[in-house]
Amino acid sequence: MLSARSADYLETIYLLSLRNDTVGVSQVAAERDVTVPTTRSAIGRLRKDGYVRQERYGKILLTELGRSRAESVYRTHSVIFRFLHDVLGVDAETADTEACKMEHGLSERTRARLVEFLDEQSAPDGTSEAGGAAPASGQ
Amino acid sequence: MLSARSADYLETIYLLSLRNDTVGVSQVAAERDVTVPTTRSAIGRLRKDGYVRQERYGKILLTELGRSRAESVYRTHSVIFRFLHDVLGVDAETADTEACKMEHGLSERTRARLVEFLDEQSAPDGTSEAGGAAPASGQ
DNA sequence: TCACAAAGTAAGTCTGCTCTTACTTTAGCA
DNA sequence: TGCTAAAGTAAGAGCAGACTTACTTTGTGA
Repeated sequence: MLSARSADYLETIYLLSLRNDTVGVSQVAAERDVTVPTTRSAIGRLRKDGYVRQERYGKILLTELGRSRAESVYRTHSVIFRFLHDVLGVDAETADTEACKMEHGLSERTRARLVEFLDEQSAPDGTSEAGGAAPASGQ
Repeated sequence: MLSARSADYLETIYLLSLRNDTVGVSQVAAERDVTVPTTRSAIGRLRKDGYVRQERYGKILLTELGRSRAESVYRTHSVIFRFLHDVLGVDAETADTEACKMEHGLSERTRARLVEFLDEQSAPDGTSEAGGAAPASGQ
């Protein structure tokens, strides 16, 4: 199983891969504000579990499993962010930080309920939209 | 600083202390579904940081610091539970489990916002206050 | 083309949190 | 009063996730 920390690294790699063509160890380290060796061991665990691939001295690539897992984590992150920011009025930076800490505690089922709730809030008259990932903010 | 895990143990000790006059290591272990030695080392960390006191072969006692910290954690837990269960309609068991995982990610400030939100939800017409029916949250 | 900076790797340490196995103390009851 | 079961303690191991320090590889530009 993927630990919360490992999922954080995976999410970071995913977001970096959306705005860069390649992702390196030191990029991930910089983004997460940890050292390169720490990141390296995290990537080692992700590789062992089949979420990423990386050749010696090469770039980091998400596997299909890694990508879908990362998308799921990020989707949950986005939904919690929406709730904290749009509904509770928490400032964007705080909402992002707290969404990051909470995103691993929410099941897919509860996330779906939260999406429904948010859609009702923004369209109380019955018209709803499908909720999806909208990558934009860092984490 | 108190890790999320340590806070979980503290919360368990707090809740046990509400329904029993004394709290022992094995009670905590049973409640958290871990072994006694694991619990013992967790209590060792809490003791080192001044959250609990325990004499050799004695019962576990919360310090003032420990009690107030535990109350804060539990308050957050309860608020998240209320949202998941009462607003989203998540079943009680799932809501409790997920509140447990998310409770460490929410700041006191955001928790206060969530309390306000829930109070508005239960009294949407604005007539809530004055009568004094509002559950006065500590902070 | 080759020197050097940037990126990546290796080795070793520390803490937190989990376990098992084995020992000691406490407390209840026969 | 003494035995025994329950509770607590000790020692030792393993993994995750963080660090530092030191080494190797890659790639770029003078």
